[in-house]
Amino acid sequence: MPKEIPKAYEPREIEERWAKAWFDEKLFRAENSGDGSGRTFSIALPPPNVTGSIHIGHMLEHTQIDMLVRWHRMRGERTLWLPGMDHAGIATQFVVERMLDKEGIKRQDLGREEFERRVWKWKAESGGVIKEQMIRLGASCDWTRERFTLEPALYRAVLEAFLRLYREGLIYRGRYMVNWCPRCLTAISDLEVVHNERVGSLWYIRYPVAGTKEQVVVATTRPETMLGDTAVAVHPDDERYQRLIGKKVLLPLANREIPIIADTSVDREFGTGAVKITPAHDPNDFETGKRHNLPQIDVMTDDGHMNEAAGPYAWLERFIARARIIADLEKLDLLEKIAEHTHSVGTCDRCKAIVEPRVSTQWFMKMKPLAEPAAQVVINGLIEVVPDNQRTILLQWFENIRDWCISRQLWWGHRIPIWHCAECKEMVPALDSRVEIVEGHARAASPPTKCPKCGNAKLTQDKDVLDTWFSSALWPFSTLGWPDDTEDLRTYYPTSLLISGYDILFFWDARMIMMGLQLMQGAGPKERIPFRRLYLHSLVRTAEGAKMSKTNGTGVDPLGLTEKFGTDALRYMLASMAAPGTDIILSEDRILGARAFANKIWNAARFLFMNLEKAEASAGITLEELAAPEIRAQAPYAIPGEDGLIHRWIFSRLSAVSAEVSAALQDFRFHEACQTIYHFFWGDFCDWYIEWVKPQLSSADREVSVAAWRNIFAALEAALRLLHPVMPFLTEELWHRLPQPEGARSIALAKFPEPRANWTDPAADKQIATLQEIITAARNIRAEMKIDQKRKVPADFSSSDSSIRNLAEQNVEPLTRLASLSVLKISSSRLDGAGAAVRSTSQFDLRIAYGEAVDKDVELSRLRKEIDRLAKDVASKQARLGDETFISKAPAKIVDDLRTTLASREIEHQKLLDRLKQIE
RNA sequence: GGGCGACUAGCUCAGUGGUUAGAGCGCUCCCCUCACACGGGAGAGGUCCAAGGUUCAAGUCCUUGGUCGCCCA
Repeated sequence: MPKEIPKAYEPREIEERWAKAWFDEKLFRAENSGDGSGRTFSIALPPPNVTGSIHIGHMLEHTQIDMLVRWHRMRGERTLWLPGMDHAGIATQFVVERMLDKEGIKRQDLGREEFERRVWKWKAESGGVIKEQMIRLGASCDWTRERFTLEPALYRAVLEAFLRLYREGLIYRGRYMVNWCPRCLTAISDLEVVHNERVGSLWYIRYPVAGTKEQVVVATTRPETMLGDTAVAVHPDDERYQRLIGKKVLLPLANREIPIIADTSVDREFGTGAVKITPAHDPNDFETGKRHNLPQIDVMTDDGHMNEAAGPYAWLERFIARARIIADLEKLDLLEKIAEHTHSVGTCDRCKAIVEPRVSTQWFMKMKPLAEPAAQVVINGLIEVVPDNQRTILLQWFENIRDWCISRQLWWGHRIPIWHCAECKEMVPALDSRVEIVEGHARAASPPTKCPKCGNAKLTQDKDVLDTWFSSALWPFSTLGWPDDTEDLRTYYPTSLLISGYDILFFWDARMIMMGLQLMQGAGPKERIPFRRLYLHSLVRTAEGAKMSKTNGTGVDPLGLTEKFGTDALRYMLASMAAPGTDIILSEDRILGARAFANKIWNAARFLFMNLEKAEASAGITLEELAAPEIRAQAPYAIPGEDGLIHRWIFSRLSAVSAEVSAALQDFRFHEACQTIYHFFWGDFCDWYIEWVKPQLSSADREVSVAAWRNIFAALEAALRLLHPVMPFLTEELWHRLPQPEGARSIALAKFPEPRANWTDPAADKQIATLQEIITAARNIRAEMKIDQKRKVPADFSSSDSSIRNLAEQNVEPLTRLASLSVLKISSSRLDGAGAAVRSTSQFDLRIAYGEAVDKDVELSRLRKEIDRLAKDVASKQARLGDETFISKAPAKIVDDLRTTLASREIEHQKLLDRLKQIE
């Protein structure tokens, strides 16, 4: 490190430089095994859509994925993270239409082809942004394998999937109830409808019974649909209405006669118990209509206006028509009452327009036959779902699944490969799934030439496109080359893991499982599943706890935060909050803490490099000699003339921490991995280890300093590797400032630290813990007695245990230095506490007496509090040990441990009581 | 209506039936000690939502209730 190392870590330049280098060098390109040998780890990026830019939720997701990907890669596995984007049909079309709006252009003015050209143009700009951002944020994907759902190869996969499912009868076309968005002018699936509770009205309308003076009152939340009513239904057992069943009512305003029918699906408690039946505009009524052969009268247009079937209300916007109808009914005295009514209103997930349930001719996919095997692989554990409660939710969805409306009346997407015969209306599929490139974009290359039924050659392709999630569902294998039997597919499929937000569990994860099982080749479900593990991560919420959304302007731009705090800090913050199953509330304080951590790492390294310069100048010690890879490999080094306790300890810690971090990552406990690393680096490495060995580093004895330096560099380098998955930039930068093997390109390709038997040293762990207690006790006295920081004071140390006395004896130098003592006198005799401050543990007593009296009141209150606490503790432990059921039933280890603890508590308690007597 | 989750320190959250329930931030006191004030040192702060139950042992398991949130219908 050069002399002008900044005092505070300045991440920007370093991050930009490494992000570019990693990308340019194709550092994360995954090679094929060819023969399938070696361990592989593969993961498909949940494709961000091309409409926008990366938001903080993506960053959380990518941080977690990247941590695991880097960790697996560092463990020597053949690792692939395959990135890409989906075309986000409805969202992208929505965005481009909005842009056209500003120019006063409608897509219909441009025509389908020109509109598509505009969208491609927009995609080129926007898609590029996301890629740049991902690179900048350090995502270690294999960009050489980047995919896009509308590119020719993936188009072909979509055609192949569609044609197969169509031939197998799993895809069908028909006129059914769908959710219609009158703003987007397309059908949407059940999942794309967002239900919200709203306070609305329930209108009670009188329907005169034909040929009588009677009236039937029906209640409705959507009065405008009454123009499409084709019946009134009551429950067959409802005594109020039994005599009316079979009669007719005169539908007001429309002046049509419609029957009163009996149907058991009617809820007698709702409204008056008589309900209007509108088969073309309500899912339940649609079913009722089928049962009773009722006509379906569609009274609306695509864009939410009334149509000619609405008679005098034709061409009015639906809510204006509603108001008009209410007013007219009132005039006719047919409005009985209006009640306040809370009900669920469906809105379009994308544009928020109120969705209109409506009969429409669409394409559907049968779900039951696909859901059953999908549920099976989750039940039998072939796919492991984490957290476990999401598994239940997923299974329930499979259980209650309904057919999926897969057609969209959009211009942006995969056009359905079916042709309609102008003559006989026969549907003719494309001959095969080949695609051809026209004007740079893919389309089906094998249209049928004539109708197989009537021989007519006038065939036109279906105008609809497929739901984007149809192609997304193929993502884990379409991106690897399916339907061809590719080397990529053989090497990386099934993928190892899928990480996604729980908000797209049904949209994407569930459908991938179904499509993988249905379409992939392979002996059994084990070979066909798209991923072996599924981890659902939490969502990032605003400081107020609300779900972030771009439309509400509550989305947070991670690039902005990155500029401010550094990518590594942001990554660390997100990962440290990412406990499975808990949403993350964004807080600037947490990011500040993470930035401080990055700064701490930077400064620890800075300290070492700066001091090394001094050592180079005075003793001619070189970095190469201290930190070359082959030198590091042999750590820890013994320190001449002492036992090297602190060095043995830091490597023992390293070993333990390596195991803990790996175990945490294996189970998606990102927060624990972070906390473990944080505590190790800041606490163990900086606060204790560096402070402890400072004198050795500048020792006049060259052998001592060289050994100490070698250890500290070896420990630092291992710590960097440990930190790398979560803080890739900072660790890469520092790692390259240490000597590395010839041709070593990146810490990302170095080995992740593993626990080592020859590093594990329980004795050192225990001894350092004791020494830390001594130092802390001394510091505590100093603080309590308000001893000036710079003043060194004498202390007496006493222990009845000779091994403890020896330990203190051998470590007098660090003890006195770290506790600012002038001298430490060690003995086995009891210490007289009069006029001094004393701290005791069961193992030792420490006394500081330097002439000034302790504040008696402060000391007394501290003692009494402590004694009180210990007395309670001792009493409860004695009680438990006196309980024979406990002794006989509890495991021996628990009992033994309790005895040991009680013994030392009793000693502490007694010592404090003695001390209290002395003072009083 | 069905399901899921949360409730633990001032705040945001960890916590695998078993010593004295932890972290970060905030707070109090002392220190600009030659890596770091994005720092060092020492502290204070919790009847773990409530009530029952299971158990030798419950923040942790079970039941009921409360408050809040989410998903599905």
